[in-house]
Amino acid sequence: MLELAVLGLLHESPLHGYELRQRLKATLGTFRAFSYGSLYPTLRRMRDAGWIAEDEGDADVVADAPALTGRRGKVVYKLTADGKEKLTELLAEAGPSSWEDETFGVHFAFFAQTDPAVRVRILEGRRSRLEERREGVRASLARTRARLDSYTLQLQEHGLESVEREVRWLTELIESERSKSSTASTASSTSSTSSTASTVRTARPTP
Amino acid sequence: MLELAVLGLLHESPLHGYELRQRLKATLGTFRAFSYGSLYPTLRRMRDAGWIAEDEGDADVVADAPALTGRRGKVVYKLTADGKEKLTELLAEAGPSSWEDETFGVHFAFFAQTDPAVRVRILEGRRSRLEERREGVRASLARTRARLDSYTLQLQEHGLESVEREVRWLTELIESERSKSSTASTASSTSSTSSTASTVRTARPTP
DNA sequence: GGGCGATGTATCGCCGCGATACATCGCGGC
DNA sequence: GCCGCGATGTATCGCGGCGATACATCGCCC
Repeated sequence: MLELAVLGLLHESPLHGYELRQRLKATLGTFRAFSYGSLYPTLRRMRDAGWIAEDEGDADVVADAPALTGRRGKVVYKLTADGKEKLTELLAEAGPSSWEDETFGVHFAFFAQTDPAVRVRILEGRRSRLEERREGVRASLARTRARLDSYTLQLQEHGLESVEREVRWLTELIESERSKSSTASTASSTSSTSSTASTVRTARPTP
Repeated sequence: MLELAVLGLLHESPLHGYELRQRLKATLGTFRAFSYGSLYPTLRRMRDAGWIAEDEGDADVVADAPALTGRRGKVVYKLTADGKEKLTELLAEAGPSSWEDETFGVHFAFFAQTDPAVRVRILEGRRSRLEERREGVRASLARTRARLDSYTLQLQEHGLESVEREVRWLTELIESERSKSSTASTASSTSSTSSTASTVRTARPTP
């Protein structure tokens, strides 16, 4: 979700649209692009929702050329109190949405601001989702292998290896997380965190 | 594009929506899902365009329960002559669209029906696109490495490795393609891995 | 004989994308 | 001395895919 990314970025410093997009590319890397066609409408939506506010910092520029038709000045956005709240809420979401393909990368990019227990749960959720997919592909492949032409087969196997690689990566990350929080290691099988005020809806939302 | 996938699948045998989706999953594997929310509207669109036709094969079922409100029978689709034409057209497309993330996998899945020369061009185009991306990420990473927290860094590096792995895979495929068509092939062996800039741009369809 | 999961068709609203348009600014070339 | 061009900057539009949802039938097992 773009909203989380914008919130996370603005939490560090106020930014305008263009800069926001550069940061987005730099932060998310290969995973998502987020074109302007998504950014600006989202910014508008978030402003209307009250999560961010426009910071008119360049009054001089406006005064500089007031008569120009539709002069569009640089618009700087910053987090509001509501936005900060929304950020913590989104950051704490460890549900199915946070371990989907499109969303996981964004969540992970802001792990530095995320509660350690939530981090582990997101990582584990993501991993088990990928493991499901892996098993599905393996089963399907075992069933239909003989009927597939060599290209389709190669595609499948390459995909399967990608998923396996991803699972390995996740496993490393989880172990690294665990060893970092080596203090008594509370059994995280049940919902335990309940970190901040906003209930956080930790456990599964009953799928 | 879903259209290509549907065309390619129907070229083998007539199918109805549900079955089509199963095949889609089996053929594309990890790469794309294509939900019903895409499938059915696309089927409609393609039928209206005249590429596919509905084949009412189950008249007995209709007779079986004709009075039921809005009885929805199984609708079998098959390729029309126009559809076959469109398929060959799409299969031959080796332009930028065919080496984009979302499209490449679909094209590749139907390589068995694709002209060998087109296969190589798609593979090379895909590779140079990924090489561009790789260089972009490397540059950005070199520039900002110090400012990134460990999670963002890990995300970037993992993404970078994924791209590198993908490039390696493509290179193997290209070599395999070349060796398959070992009949005095034109020596276009240059501009492979090192490629400072893409320069491929071969036979742009002038968009 | 009844429930449940697979089969089957269809729609809706949301979200992101690529293309496109338009405007300003700073820099280097000639 | 000025011109062009690429970077900076904001914004919109239509399209295509997704997840959720609804509704209906079929086959099988308990």
